[in-house]
Amino acid sequence: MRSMKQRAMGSEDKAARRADILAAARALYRQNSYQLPSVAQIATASGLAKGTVYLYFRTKEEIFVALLAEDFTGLLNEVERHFSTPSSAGSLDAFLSDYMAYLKHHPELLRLDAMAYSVLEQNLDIEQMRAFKLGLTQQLVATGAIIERAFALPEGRGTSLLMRTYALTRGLWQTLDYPPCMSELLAAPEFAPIRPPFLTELPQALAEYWRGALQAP
Amino acid sequence: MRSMKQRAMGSEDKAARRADILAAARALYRQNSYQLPSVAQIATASGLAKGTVYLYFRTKEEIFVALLAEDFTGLLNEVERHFSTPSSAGSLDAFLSDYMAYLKHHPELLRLDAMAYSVLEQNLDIEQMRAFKLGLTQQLVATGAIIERAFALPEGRGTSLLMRTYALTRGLWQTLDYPPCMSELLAAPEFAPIRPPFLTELPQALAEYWRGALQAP
Amino acid sequence: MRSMKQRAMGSEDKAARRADILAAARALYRQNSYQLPSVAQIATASGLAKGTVYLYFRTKEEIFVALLAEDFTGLLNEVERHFSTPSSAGSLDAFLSDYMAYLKHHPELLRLDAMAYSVLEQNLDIEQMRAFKLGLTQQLVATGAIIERAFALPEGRGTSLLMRTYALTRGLWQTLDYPPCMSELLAAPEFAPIRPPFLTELPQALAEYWRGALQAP
Amino acid sequence: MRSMKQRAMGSEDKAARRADILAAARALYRQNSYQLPSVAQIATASGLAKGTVYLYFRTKEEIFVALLAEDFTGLLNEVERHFSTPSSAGSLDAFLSDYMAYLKHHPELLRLDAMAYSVLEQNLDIEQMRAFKLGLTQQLVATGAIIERAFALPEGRGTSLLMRTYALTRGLWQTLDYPPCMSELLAAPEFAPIRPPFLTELPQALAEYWRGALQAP
DNA sequence: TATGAATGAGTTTTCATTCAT
DNA sequence: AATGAATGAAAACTCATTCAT
Repeated sequence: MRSMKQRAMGSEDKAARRADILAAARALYRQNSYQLPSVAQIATASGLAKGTVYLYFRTKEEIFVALLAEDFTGLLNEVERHFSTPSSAGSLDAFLSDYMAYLKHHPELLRLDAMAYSVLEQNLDIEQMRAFKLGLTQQLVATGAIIERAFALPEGRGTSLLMRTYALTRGLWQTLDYPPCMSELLAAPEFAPIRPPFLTELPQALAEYWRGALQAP
Repeated sequence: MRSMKQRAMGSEDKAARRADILAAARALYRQNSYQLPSVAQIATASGLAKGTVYLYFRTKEEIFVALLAEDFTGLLNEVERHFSTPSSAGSLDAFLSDYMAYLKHHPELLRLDAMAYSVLEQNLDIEQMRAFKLGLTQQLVATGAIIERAFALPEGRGTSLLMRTYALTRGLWQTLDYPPCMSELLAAPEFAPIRPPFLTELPQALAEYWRGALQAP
Repeated sequence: MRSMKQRAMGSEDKAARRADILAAARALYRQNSYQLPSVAQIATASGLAKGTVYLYFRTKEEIFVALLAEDFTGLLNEVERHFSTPSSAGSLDAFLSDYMAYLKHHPELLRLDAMAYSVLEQNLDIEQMRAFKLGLTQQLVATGAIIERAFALPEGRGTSLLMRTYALTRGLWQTLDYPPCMSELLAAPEFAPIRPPFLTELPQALAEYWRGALQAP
Repeated sequence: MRSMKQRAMGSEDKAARRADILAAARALYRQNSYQLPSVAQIATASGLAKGTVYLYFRTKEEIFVALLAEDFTGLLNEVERHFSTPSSAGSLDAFLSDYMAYLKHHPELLRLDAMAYSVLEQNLDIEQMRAFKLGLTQQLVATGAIIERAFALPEGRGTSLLMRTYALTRGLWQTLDYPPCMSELLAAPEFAPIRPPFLTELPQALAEYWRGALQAP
């Protein structure tokens, strides 16, 4: 019997352990974003046994959905923070700059997100799914409301802008991100049109979208 | 040794057989878009033996990438056809209408596309990948050129518009499409903000994007 | 989920379970020595699930190499025991008698050995291979040293004699062993020259070899 | 329809085509002696279609057994030639030298032979097997007779010497031959005892054997 | 005779999850 | 709570062989 990790009795301990698992999963996923790490790997990296992981998450997918939720929350917080600061609120450029910075510092967000639709959501319990979607929706609405205030938009419009902004983000990412093994291949000149760097392309596309969206119809 | 299907000797016969396999794969995928059907299923549905499928496609993934390519080609052809008709060329609404119609009639395109990034491309031979991407790029550029002509845009701008249009399409789809089992769940009023139907939402979003994009910067 | 076999928690239990698997594999192989049994068969015969077998052996080949190692070790122990007994040490006939007895009671040794070169070693991890070869070499050298003492031979000569003895053994086996289905066929008189029974032929051949080897060059 | 190779109508043509197939198989096997080439490879290398190969050989194994038979015949011819030359007949060293030279120039003989027991003979039709064994036996007896004359041995003794000689050869080969990937591994000093080069080791072992065998019992 | 399209058997291994300890 | 041993489903792909043309 190997050293059993100290039991987490209090709810704080338990939250900490849960956070350990998430952190381990995140680190592992960052190393190789093209496949979800196995539960065994996550357990080892957390210094826990496989079974213990299942005391904190009902399924493997739940772990990664939690990660995704963290990142979404972070992104929406960023947006909220931006538009709550009166000075910067009105400037789209400043917003895009903040937005891009967040994405750049959370490289796994968009990869995980791409897996969410086709991998994560498949193996997710309906109740887990509901909880995830509900949290997301609520924050989306809240952040949307702040945008509405900043741009004097009708109710619901802010949420809609947010969703479309994120849709463009995720869509462009999936178009422009390639696994390392493709890099050299796509360096050939005939691929130039599908090669603009995501970090340059996205702000331009978003700027265009917002310009159109903020005009009177 | 069951009844052997008539041999495809000529190159036309072979093309037909290849098409049969693709059709079977498409039908199967349409039935359950949340997982790629197995090769055994595809073979059975085509009335062929498993091994025969591998005479026409080197890997299972190649089948689905071929399907995706078909649909992309169809979509771009649609766009091309639209903008090549002088009468309708200038109308964005008419374009969006055609575009949406195509998507509506090819429900598996966007699902497959969502799997492409996270599933298909992982298991795809680099050479198969290259062929797929190259074909796509070329058609993208060609169709882009037609858009450039229709709107009197500078070179490269048409391709860029197309890519961004498709990015928004794919991104919104992934945001708004739910598996059937989620439907009742999301019927609850608290989910209203993330529930607008894709077919309504997308044209609005695209109209906004194009309005912004076609303005002088 | 069928009845789960009692868990092997202690290291003794685990060793016992490992031994169970080996025993099952050996029994199965004895039944049909012309093909390695499948892991599924081994698992069933051990009363375990397939996955459990892989907790004890990393690959199927590792199982059979372990079997081979057991038998080699047994054979070399036999030799060692023989030559460590002062009374019998000098008698070649007595040695051959012991040696033959061991082979007779381990009928799968030479069959497995014949597969080792062409089947097992191909699919074996290089590290597993190294471990196997190293153990073998060490025992070979140790046993060789005992032979050197018994016959007053220079260093290294004992190991060499052993290897050549075994080479002749394996070579003759492969020449003289036939699958049962060949028996009647080879009963025809024209096959008499290649039909001497292995158990008669080998001691004669070994006696000749050792006679020549133990003479001054 | 690609250029169909000229039909082989006469029996000479057919023999030539058969020889082509064998040559192709041999060349392919020499390239990678650790696995039998596929029939498709052999067909391509012979400039024939897969089906055509089956007009000349009933099974894939038959091809390689034919190759083995060729090499055995060659080896026995070599022995025969040696002992039929009065001048060199009595010298064991000269014989060993010729014998080793043949092996050195037919590197696939011993590899194929090692596969014969565990791979080839399994999938061989009993009749094919009989033919192979019969031819071998007859030549073995014939060559044995020549040895008997050269050394004034009783009938049957020559064949026995030959079989034992070959047994030692094959056994040592399997002990001392390693796939290239093992080379560096076995370069470590602890493996020295199992590393003597086959071409040095075999003549010594054979010399010892023959010395013992030719003495009065 | 020659072709090559069609067949289909056959098996290892991974890994999420459970549950006895 | 923690552990880690046990479970078993799931599926792609190869390739020897056949036989219609």
